Amino acid sequence: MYSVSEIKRPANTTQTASLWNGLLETGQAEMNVRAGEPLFFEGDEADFVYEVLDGVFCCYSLLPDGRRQVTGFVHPGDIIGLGSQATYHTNCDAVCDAMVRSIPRSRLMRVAEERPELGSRLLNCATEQLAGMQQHFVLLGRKSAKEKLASFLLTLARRYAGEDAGEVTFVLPMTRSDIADYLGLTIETVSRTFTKLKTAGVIDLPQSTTVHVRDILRLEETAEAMDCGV
Amino acid sequence: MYSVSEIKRPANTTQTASLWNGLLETGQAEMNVRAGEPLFFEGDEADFVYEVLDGVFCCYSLLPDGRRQVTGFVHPGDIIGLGSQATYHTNCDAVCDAMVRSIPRSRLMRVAEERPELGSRLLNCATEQLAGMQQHFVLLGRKSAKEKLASFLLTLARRYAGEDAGEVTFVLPMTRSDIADYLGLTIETVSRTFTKLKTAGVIDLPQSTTVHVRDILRLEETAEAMDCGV
DNA sequence: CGTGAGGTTGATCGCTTTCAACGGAGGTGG
DNA sequence: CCACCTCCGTTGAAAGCGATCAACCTCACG
Repeated sequence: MYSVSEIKRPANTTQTASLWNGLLETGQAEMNVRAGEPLFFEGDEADFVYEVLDGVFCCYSLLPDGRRQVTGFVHPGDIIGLGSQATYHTNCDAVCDAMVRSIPRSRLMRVAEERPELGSRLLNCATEQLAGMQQHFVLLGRKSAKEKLASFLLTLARRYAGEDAGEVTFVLPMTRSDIADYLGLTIETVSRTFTKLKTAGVIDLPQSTTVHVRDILRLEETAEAMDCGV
Repeated sequence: MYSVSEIKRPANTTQTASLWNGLLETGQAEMNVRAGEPLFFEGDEADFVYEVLDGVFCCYSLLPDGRRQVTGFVHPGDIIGLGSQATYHTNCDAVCDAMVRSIPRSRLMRVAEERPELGSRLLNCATEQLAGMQQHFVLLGRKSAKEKLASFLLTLARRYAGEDAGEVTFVLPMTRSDIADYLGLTIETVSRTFTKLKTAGVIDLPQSTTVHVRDILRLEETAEAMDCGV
């Protein structure tokens, strides 16, 4: 029904230029992280900045009673751990087998002092993250469960398949629990909402981890004005 | 009961060093903004970066049906509009009479190219904002109404009075509506929750805009582990 | 074939929202 | 000076959405 070759996977994403491409010749190291394993913990010394080469990571905070909020998923080409603080301010796990390129923060900052171009790229990267987080505030604070999940799937669909495809099929690398904690819901509500979107004919779920968007326009309508400023 | 001189107001906050202190001799301009008036709108050309000198601003996004999410309050000493995008990604209003110092973005970026020190301060400013937003994700996604309001009041209490005061009194510059849209609640729930905190003896409300924290430890307990990483 | 983790579905509960009425503060004009 | 109006905040009653508790299913793995 859906040939494997059509199914988009985050791991397939081939990124173009690295953030520090051409500016750092040495000091980088590549590193594999297995599914479910941590890259770092909240409060750890923030000695490294990472660029995701393959796989997906999940950044989250915990409350003492165990409640968890996923603050973001980090995909190939994205940067993790950018920050001037001495320690990381979230935990970070790989949600599937992954690979990162690491660079010592001290070296990155030293080079940024010499090469203003790098500094400006870093600032750009940080403010892009800020802009993305604004939208997530709206989602968490003001959207219904259905709108939340539709918004989330829409973001993934666009990332994996570009804006304009009418139909897309992709694999969810993260679990229902990760999605729930990202959207501020429970796993039961996420599951029920998946079923509702399926029943409504907006998506198909050939497997629980495979999403087929049947009608991206209806998904956009359901997500309620993701990008509409006014 | 509470002498006026003890009541902290955000306007009183005297900030020390400006972000670009000593690095920009010209190009700055000061500007007054009246309560309720906009500083800029989402989508506007982001020609200026502002430093708040006095008063409080409120940044927010709107959904097309009118739902609003306040993404942050901006206090004296804070920076608004930092970003490399061509346009602002939120609306921004003054919640009370305010004053800002503006600087053309182009000039700021040009100087940053020459003075890496400024670039690093800008990056620092951006990543501090990122870190603060992480905590707000936890609040929006995982906290109850009581925990949300307690967390919010605690943040204000600390800002206005330092960490360790047992009792603090301060004026809320923003309306219940602003608070509700910041915490992802309705004004009714915010109002009811204020009453609950008052009934529980955690705070007093001599006036609706004046908060007296009677027991900051109990406020911290109610806020549930604001800063507890694990 | 047993086991355990992840996912789905059902029934019920409860917190927050919604709808509605009321009260107080500030501003305006007769 | 006071009646009137509007905005903001509070409170009550009822409804609804998502959470909670619980059972069951599916699939990978040993």
